[in-house]
Amino acid sequence: MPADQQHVHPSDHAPLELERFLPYRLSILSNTVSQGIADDYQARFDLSVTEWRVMAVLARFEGLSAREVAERTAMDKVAVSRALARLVEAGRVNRGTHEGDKRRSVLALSEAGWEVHDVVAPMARARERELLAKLDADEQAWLSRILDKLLGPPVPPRSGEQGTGNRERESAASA
Amino acid sequence: MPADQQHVHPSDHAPLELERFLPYRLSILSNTVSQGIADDYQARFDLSVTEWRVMAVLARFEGLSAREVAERTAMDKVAVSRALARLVEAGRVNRGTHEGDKRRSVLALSEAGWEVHDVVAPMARARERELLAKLDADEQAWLSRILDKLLGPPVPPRSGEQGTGNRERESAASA
DNA sequence: TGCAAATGGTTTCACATGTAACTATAACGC
DNA sequence: GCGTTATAGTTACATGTGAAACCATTTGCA
Repeated sequence: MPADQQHVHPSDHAPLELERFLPYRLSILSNTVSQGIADDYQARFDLSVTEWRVMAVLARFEGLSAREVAERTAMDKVAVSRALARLVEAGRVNRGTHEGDKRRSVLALSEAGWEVHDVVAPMARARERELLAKLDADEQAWLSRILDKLLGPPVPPRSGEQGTGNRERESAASA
Repeated sequence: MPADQQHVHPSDHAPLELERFLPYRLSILSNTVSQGIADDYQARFDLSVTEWRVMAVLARFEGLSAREVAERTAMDKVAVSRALARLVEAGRVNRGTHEGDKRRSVLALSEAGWEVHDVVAPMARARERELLAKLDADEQAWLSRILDKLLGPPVPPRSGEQGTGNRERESAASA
């Protein structure tokens, strides 16, 4: 490799090929897909993505506290708090207080909440099927397996790393 | 007819299993990965993700206009405009005016910009390798292929199908 | 008990981001 | 040429979002 320093030329600098860069591609894909689904229900139900996620977990697990919702949605507790405020306001979630611990809330979908859920959930699943339809059976299986692995252990810990901004990560996002 | 049965049970409603829902998993993965990389350089260089993306494309293609940068980064033009404002301000990008079309800007990394690039690009690549290290060779190949397919045609246009999201559905709650 | 620390949840502040409005230049039609 | 429309880019506004500060309650423990 001729390594001259006439750095007006990219070739000297090994620039990143964004469109082949895995994190970038994941980002594009994720945004495209999520936005596509959100478009289905946002305008129609005045429902944000975070609100929908909260509803989805409450559909499966009734009586969770806000913190537990945050864990299961991998969202931070502030986001959950705000989503819940809107959902309760809209009458889609009932919020009670835990007996024996007045700090905790006890959350569940309301009648109206279930109605929204029962429309949105099939829409979301349909979108997922649409996406998966681009893949054959083999690819679908591999994708699932690959995501399991990638999402699995957060970070293989290495010692001797100098992490200036090493913040702690949310606990128990994907278990 | 929703007689007031006590369908408090999720089983009646086919709730979404978020943690197996493809769009959700993609979102988590993408956010985790991107944030991980961003943590590497944000604090250190006071550089946002959008700014880095702009720099990355300018590293490969000198003399682009802002609009072209927007196209190549899949970001909207406002985001690019703001990123460029900061980058120019920070002396990392030189902005000229296109001769023959005074509306267009002509963009390129500056000396300082290249220096940043030459530190960040390897960091980003290292992170990508780290991520890929969780997969064996087969999986890596499949992943690449799968992403190509998923990212490829926005919507496979099928005759008789209305592709873009405007899927209608009767508002009656399903049972 | 009593008091410090921890925990659930909300509020505040600063900032990022998207949409729409806006400016300036260029292209088009006549 | 002159007016209309399109395009490049920026600005303004409204909204979303995370970090940290903040209350209320509970837990730990001496």
